[in-house]
Amino acid sequence: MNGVPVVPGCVWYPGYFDLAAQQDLLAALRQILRDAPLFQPVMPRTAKPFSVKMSNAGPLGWVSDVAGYRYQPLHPATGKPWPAIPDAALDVWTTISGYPHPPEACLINWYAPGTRMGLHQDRDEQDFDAPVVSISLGETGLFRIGGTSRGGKTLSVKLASGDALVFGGEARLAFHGVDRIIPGTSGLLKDGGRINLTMRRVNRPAA
DNA sequence: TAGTAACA
DNA sequence: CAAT
Repeated sequence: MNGVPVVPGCVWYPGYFDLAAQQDLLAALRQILRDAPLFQPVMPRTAKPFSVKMSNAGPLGWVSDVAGYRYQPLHPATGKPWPAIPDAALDVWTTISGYPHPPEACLINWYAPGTRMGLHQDRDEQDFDAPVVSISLGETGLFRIGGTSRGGKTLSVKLASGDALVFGGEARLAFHGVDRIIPGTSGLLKDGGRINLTMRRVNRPAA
């Protein structure tokens, strides 16, 4: 794969999926979202809503509500297990994660036009040896990644539809977020916006 | 601190 | 930053 280094531990794969593959993955996601509808996460304690809406696929899903951040096996509204992670996404994990066990969680983030995601760390997992793998669909997202503490320097990458990105190793706990969705950058989603998939290992593998 | 406001 |  033609990976582009972003910061140590973070590699960007522009154009990982061609248009036909993006459409196929999108079709699979639409089916998933019928079974596991988007929900609106809220911040712990303050109950301030995220602008991004979420769902999940895989054995575990990430949720946030007044009680806190956590992974759980059931959809918070339907009470049903999350649907399976699409094969095309699992293939990305196998290809670029360098990790010999499958992901347990695939968070589906829906960025409507104008929404964003503040800088944060992914630290709700038991296993920080596995990287985080991201897939972008739809309009370009201005992704920003920095170091392991809040004040540091950051770098921005424009993640376009079909791009994949991995961050692990010394970037596994890097602060990252999405500053803006750039309008008019993709026709994949009829009304614009962006879908991001992030796959993670949650628990340490048994053996 | 996965949120916003407000300030240069 | 305020509030858990």
